[in-house]
Amino acid sequence: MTYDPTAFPRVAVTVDLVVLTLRGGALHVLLVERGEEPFRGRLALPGGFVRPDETLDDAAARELAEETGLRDVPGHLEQLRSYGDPARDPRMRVVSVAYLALAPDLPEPAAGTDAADARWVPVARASGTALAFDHAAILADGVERARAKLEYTSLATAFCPPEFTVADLRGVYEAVWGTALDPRNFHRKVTSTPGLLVDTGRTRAEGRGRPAALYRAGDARALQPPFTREA
Amino acid sequence: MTYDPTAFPRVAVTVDLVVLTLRGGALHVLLVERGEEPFRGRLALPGGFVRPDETLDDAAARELAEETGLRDVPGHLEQLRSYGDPARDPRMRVVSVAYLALAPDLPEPAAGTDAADARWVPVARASGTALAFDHAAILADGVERARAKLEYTSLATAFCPPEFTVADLRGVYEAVWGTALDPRNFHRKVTSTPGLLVDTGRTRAEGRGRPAALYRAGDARALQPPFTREA
DNA sequence: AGGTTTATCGTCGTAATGACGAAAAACAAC
DNA sequence: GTTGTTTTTCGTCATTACGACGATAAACCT
Repeated sequence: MTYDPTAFPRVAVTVDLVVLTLRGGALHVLLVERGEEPFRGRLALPGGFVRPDETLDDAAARELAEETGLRDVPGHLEQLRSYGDPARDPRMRVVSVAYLALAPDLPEPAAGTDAADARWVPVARASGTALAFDHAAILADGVERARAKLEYTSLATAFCPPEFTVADLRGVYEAVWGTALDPRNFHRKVTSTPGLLVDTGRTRAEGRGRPAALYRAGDARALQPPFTREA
Repeated sequence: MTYDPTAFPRVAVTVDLVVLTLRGGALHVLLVERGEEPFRGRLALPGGFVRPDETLDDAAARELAEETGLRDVPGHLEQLRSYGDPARDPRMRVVSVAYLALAPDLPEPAAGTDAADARWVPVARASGTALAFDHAAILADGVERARAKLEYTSLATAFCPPEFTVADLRGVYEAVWGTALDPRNFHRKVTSTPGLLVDTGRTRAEGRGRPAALYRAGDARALQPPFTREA
């Protein structure tokens, strides 16, 4: 424990982002195509170096804004975990602090911006693809974190626009978990959880069927008791 | 995303350990007294620099062995989260990857070893003390992680010796959560969870009262359904 | 007007829980 | 030894939450 930090070998620290969203009922992740070696042409998680005077959270938020091309990205951002295998980057020792972001359906990153090389890829396809570095493992950890957190938190609302229906929320669970849920039991569960949903009083007609009530996300952050994803 | 890692400002990466154990029915944390500036004389979490050729997990395991003075530390070790505020270490930019360790009652670190300055401190007392750096926040996060994980995993067995009684296990929950649990309902819950406990067939007399059956930890890692800590 | 689709409300049996009674198996005291 | 005390372990009971469905409501389509 007797050490001088300035005398020790230093490493580069990056943030990598697992940005998840729902597009057309399927879970998607934001990936970029690498333009240089190593892993040129391979898909990778967006990310970048932590600047000298910013916190890890700030670095993650900055990268998220840069890669999506949006100034303020709605949804949720939290630290996932860190990855520091000495061989994970062939150039040098790089420790990456991964973040998990959940966002409502965002527009395709516009060409001509910093995010021009970023695109949404279905998680089902990305998981079968060889990603750069150890990003496949990071992606898997991020998806698993999202799945687990839906069980006991109100995080599913982070995938939804400001106003949404119970069916929208159910679609989040079905897409992230990959299972079908009973609409009646789901409706009972979410509407009976105090503080989870706030009724706006208005309804939305989706085309066919009875119009659904529109809700806003409430204050509740924890689901008590939790959902269970194995029936 | 266009970057050369060797051109970017580098930072030092450390691992810090939140080592929790039960001593005399109370939750304790392993702390060291700092011998140099900054924070000389202040209590701190044990930790140290990540060496060039070891993984983060390896660094944490190495530090754990060094600070406890034990070659193979029983229990559980997992990554907690990373802390990287630019001002958290006044000397330079240091990103710390914190780990959480749960161990059965370990001996007091022996004098004359590398771990001579380490000691067990009750968490209740340590939480009220000013620790070095941002270690108070890391400790709080570690304790909260332990509390949460007792709810839905079999992690409580990591605090127990290889063979233990139901009362021992209940003592873990009561110490970590700080609440009293009904012995009868607790007994029903843990013995009815498949794979959690393996009956050794033997019993242990603790002095007074009926001898308790001795169990070993089973294969089950998840508690389904989970415990709830608010009655 | 009738059929289809989706949202919402109810019902029913089962599993899990909290509160608590009671028996079992040891030791301490007299 | 007998009685009390302590701790473990087994049971009971009411309440709650949940899964599987049936039924109704409110829109659109033809």
